Amino acid sequence: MLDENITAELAERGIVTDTFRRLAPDKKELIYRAAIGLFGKFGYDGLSVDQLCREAAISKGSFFQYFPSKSHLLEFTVLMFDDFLTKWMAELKGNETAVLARERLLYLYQALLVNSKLHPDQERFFLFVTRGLEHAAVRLEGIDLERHFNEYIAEIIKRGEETGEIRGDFDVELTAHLTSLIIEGLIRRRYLVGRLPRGETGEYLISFLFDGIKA
Amino acid sequence: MLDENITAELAERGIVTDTFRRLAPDKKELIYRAAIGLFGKFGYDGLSVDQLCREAAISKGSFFQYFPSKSHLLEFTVLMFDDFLTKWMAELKGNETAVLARERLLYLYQALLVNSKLHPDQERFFLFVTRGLEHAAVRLEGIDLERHFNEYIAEIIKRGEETGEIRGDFDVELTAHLTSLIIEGLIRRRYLVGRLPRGETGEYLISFLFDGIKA
DNA sequence: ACATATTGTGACCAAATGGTCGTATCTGTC
DNA sequence: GACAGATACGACCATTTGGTCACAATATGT
Repeated sequence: MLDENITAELAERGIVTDTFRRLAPDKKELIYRAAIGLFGKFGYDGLSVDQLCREAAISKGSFFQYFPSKSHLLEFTVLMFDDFLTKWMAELKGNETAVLARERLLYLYQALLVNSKLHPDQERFFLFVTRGLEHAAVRLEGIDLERHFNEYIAEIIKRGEETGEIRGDFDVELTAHLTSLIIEGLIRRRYLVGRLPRGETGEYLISFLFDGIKA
Repeated sequence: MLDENITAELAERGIVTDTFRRLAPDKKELIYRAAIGLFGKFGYDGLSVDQLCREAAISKGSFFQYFPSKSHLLEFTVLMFDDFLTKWMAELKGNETAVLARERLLYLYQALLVNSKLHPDQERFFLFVTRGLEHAAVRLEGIDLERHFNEYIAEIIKRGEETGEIRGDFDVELTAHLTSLIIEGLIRRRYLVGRLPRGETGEYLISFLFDGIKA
């Protein structure tokens, strides 16, 4: 999961130090996992560096030899996760066999929510970055984790329009945005309530999206 | 806006002190407004009591004569806002003239997003409570600001089903939930981007919801 | 085996935090 | 205007915070 090339690039950009880059991969992985779990659970201000160090089994002195500051740890974690999402989406696209827009949406839904590769910690971290971070003391510019889903969905909608499956009088971007909102809402619902609505495979949701609620 | 009866009830429940209850209404209002604005902007952990006191023009000593703790201030603010939403929804229902589900949804959309009574600070506070609070150090049990919208929408959907305007094979609760998600997403979008998509009156959204995206 | 460079460590620091408390000021009553 | 009770105040406190630093441990090269 943890790619050495990325660590090198992040060191280049000053988000992590060179010392961190040289660190053993499993140690880096441990820190990354601890950060994902703890940021998601406690938020940015709610997580102290001491707590992170305890969880990742490193000393505070070491921490600041790896990261210039606490906010750099967050940036590191978000960028790593962003990269993970990029690869995941690419993999999904690669494995896609459906052709029709309706089936493609269903496939995506199932891949994201039914057979999801995401660990609960990752889901919670995703929600934290996309929503909770808005009300935290730190700001991360130019990062949009939702774009992975938005772009995928927008592509499906657009192609569906071209092939005549989907009405052409709709605003593609907004439609994709609204669809993403729904999927994100379902992620939250599963993480909060512990289960998907009606526990099924997505037929219902796609029905809602695709056929509308009109009689 | 600020109702004396509520202050009395909150004092009864120990959320604010008796001293606060006796305070001049405009002073209470000032504290409430400062809290709405600052919690929304900085989150729970990001806002210090000192900062709140500065904004509300009271001393720290006074603050702790009004509220048992910082978390009680949050609870006070949320409950006041909750009450505001209750009254607003009741007012909307009272003024409603539309009968058909489609028109009722459009009316609600316009009331919430086009002619909204909500101050930007209130919108941001709403988003903070419904999303950002999940990742803060403090927890508020049993409070669900979204229920106001959910219940209204659920009622529209349900009645629409009964009159045959809306397909009967849908899960009312989930449909209402998804509809709420979209509306909440639009609130966020307006507050972040500063405008509604396509800047129109909601016809497009209702179209999306009501007619579906199928060709 | 030694010298040197790199990495690990936790006591320590200044600043900020939520919360307290003794005192000053106000308000109403006589 | 004197008294008493309530209210306002900000210096103060213990704790926690992000971050530093001097030193210990370990790796590395020869």
